[in-house]
Amino acid sequence: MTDLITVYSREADGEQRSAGQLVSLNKGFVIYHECDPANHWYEVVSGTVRTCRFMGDGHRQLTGFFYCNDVFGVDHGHYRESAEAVTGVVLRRFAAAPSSQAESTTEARGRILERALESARQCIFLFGHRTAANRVAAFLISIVDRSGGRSGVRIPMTRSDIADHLNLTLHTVSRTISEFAKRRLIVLDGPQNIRILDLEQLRLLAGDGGGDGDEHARESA
Amino acid sequence: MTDLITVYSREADGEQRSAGQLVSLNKGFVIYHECDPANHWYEVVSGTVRTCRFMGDGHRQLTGFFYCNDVFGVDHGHYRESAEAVTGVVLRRFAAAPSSQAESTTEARGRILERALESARQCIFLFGHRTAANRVAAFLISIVDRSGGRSGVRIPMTRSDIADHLNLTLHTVSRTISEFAKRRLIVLDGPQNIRILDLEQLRLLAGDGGGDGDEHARESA
DNA sequence: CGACAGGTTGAGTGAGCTCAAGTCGGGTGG
DNA sequence: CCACCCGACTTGAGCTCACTCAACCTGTCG
Repeated sequence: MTDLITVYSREADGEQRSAGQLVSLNKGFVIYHECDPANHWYEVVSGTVRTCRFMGDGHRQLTGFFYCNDVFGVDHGHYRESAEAVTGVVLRRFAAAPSSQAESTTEARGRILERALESARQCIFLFGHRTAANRVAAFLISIVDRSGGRSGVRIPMTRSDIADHLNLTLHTVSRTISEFAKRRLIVLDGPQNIRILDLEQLRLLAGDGGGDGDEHARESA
Repeated sequence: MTDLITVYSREADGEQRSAGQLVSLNKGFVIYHECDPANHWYEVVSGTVRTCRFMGDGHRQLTGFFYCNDVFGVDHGHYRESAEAVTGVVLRRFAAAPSSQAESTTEARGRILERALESARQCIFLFGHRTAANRVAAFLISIVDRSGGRSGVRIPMTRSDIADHLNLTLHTVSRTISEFAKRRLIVLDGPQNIRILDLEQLRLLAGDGGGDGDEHARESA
């Protein structure tokens, strides 16, 4: 219903193809389905995208969230997961496997694949955490890090999306975030807006030793 | 102690570099550590390798198992995880980022990265499963599939390794496997040797609808 | 204003973790 | 050869954390 595509074609003859095609999509739009032929890969210009697959028992697994400058849809042959717009998004679309102009693109493809691999690793990393608090903390930190480290952060996806990404229920996610707020690690300004109060403690919970500071992570229940 | 390296150098002048260097390592040998400069990537000739990282609270996350023909260590700059020999292994070692002979390797690198990405996706896929039974079943199937589909399969890694890969405890892994044996889905011939009796049921538990046959996966508790 | 999607919170249950024995097999030394 | 050890595995008992079920709240949209 609300799905709508607006294409700003920049492919007017002289225009360089490598710039990609700008595509604007409404919230909820399905960019591609699992098993579709992987004819394009995408770079996020603005907004948030989620990639997901459906398990045999019907439950959804979100394999990644993609923000500005992230790439997704880098698959060979056919897509291994579907992709949907979490918010309204603007994407840059590129043709995959450009067998015709294989020149400059071949080495560029390496960098694209590396970025995709990095995204996959980020997802794996989240799953390494044991408890709900650990996972949610790690997730929040991953968002903060991508937001340039500002303490006030917008969470574009729903609790349900987060839950399906961390392999928890939306109840547990909600409870855990509320718990963080109760402990004054964060402040909620509506469900989607979070202000980080104690990043240090949050990093301890996540237990990644991410970059700066103390490595003497010792949990105090 | 038992760590020992035997190198069969095939780099005698005329030999093509692309063949790599054969390396033989004993069980338990640490191939590289997290944060080491990523100077080589590897292909498994025989045996099994695990890649792992250590979380802030000290617990271990195994990010992948690698068997014959699998590649690992495909990182940019520095390794994101360490790699260890699960069994005695023979590896083919390749120099990373061959800035000198960038010609044939550039497009080959794309294929290598794709394989690495596939491995990462396999790991993510395992984590998508909710219960211990689901995860262990999916794990067993992944081994069976790589073993050419023979019903008798050797499990080279310990219960502890499996647990750290599936984010479970070794107790739960052991209990779940015993449960499978009790239900006659599998037969154990020692802890490391498993014979699959009911692959169909196992696939239902894993809930992936993997490849052949019925897609009407509907769980019956 | 009602409908609805998203979110929060409570109560009870159960799967998986913790703690604790106990078993099995392969090595090593007397 | 047997005693012993040690690492890997198994199994039981109890507890806890996260899931299930359920109710309610809040904001948005028609």
